[in-house]
Amino acid sequence: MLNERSLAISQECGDCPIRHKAVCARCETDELERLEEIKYYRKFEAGQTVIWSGDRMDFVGSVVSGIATLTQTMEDGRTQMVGLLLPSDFVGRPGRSSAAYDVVATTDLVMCCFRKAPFEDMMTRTPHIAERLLEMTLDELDAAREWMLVLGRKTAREKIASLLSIIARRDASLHLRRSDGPIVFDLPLTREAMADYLGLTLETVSRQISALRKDGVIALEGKRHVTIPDMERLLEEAGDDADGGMLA
Amino acid sequence: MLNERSLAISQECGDCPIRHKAVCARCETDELERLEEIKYYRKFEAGQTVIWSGDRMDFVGSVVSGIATLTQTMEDGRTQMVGLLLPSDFVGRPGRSSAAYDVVATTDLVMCCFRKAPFEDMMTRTPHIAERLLEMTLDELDAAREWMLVLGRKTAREKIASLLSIIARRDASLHLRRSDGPIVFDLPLTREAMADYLGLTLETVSRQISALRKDGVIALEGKRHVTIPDMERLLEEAGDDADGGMLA
DNA sequence: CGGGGGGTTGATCTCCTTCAATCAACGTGG
DNA sequence: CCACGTTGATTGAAGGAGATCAACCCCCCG
Repeated sequence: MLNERSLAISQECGDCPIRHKAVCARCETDELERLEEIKYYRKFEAGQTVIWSGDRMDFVGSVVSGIATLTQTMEDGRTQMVGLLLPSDFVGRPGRSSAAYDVVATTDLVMCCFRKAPFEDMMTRTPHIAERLLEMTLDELDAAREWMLVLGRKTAREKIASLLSIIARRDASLHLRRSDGPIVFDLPLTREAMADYLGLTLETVSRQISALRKDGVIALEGKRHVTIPDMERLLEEAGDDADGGMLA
Repeated sequence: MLNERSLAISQECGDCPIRHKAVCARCETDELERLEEIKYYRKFEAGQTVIWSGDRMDFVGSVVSGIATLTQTMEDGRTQMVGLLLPSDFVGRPGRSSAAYDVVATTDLVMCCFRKAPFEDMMTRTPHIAERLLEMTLDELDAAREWMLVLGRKTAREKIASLLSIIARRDASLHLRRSDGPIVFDLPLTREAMADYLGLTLETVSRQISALRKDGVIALEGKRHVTIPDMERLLEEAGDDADGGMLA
């Protein structure tokens, strides 16, 4: 296991980049002060495992920066990614003592953690936290269900296009770009991780990405840097409504 | 659209079969009284659509009896079931005005409904409801993620075995049977509905069920009546941990 | 220079889909 | 009562999308 550097950083909640999107989004300043007392930061390096499925989990927390994956593994080694954790996403389940999934940092990762007991205690006394957590959980449930359609019914090409459009969309919302004009981003996942997300093999992922490139749906510089000249076109390839999908 | 008989039944919450599992599970008697004032029952016949994706949704509610499905459909007609609604399950999302999925009654169905505005209002003033809803939503999220593994990584045979074991397990918990001895139940879904749940074609479902029957993993009387002589065996076929799975 | 991680591409195989015929159960109207 | 259509299900034959096995490339790093 690699070296984990705790407490390498510390931050005022007021300056926090995920202040308005995480579980704490609705908290008033006094509530934030109490959270500030029990929070602590943890850093993980790319590739490091945050927690193993089945392990005792005595904390919950939010992704502050970086990307992590939630995966499930069968005894014979087949793995399926069941969630992609981006900044502001919440890790852990109040009321459960052991982790249900493997959590792995795919990039360098910073998390804002709370020990479980104090957090649960605070949740019962702070409706703003519970409200926000419910909202976030409902969003995740919607995302999981959208992904079930991808996994169950889409072709390999459509799966790739779906993944690219999800990444493109969240990237656009992060950088506040205009919606016309080409979209450019770096893939945060290896081909293998994409395969685990999409229920494919990495070879098929590679082939379909090449095919989309040949067909001009995307352009690549290097392996990871993607340009989407026409988002409409990509959405068509994904089999989605051209107008941008179901979650308005 | 078929005739929907509203108000055909009315019931005291105290006698309600889902009293201890639904959103209202944690409510005190006084809270229950207030819920009782705003609730109303709706009945649907087997095959009837409860709500269409995209439609305005001015109520939320719980399944009291019967079974409904949550499905997503692509423009070309491919459909994926994203949830199976059993008694006590919750339908609708507070804070959202239109339905995200098609909800269809697969058997005769009774729902306990609340108009959305009064319910949301009550939710903010009754932590017991919000707490329970969060817990139920987290459970659904776990179920959705478990299903992502099934859809993404399991073979057709494993998918069928997984579906059968899920139905068997919930049936066992409903009838409070001992866990040894054979398990017997009726399939609540057609072959086509199973296919939509599993991301398969109905022909493949039929073939794999026949194969499991030939191999003695299950026994069939008619098309729907299933006997599981050895649950351990079925779980092995599903590719699950023999000890009964991940959600302890 | 060797080695390893990440990625691409090719050849072959196989599991599942697709298309199609058939069947059993059921209801309906002549 | 029987012919007929319908709905749900089973089974067969053929084809294809993606998996599998394998070779090879590129780039970085020790």
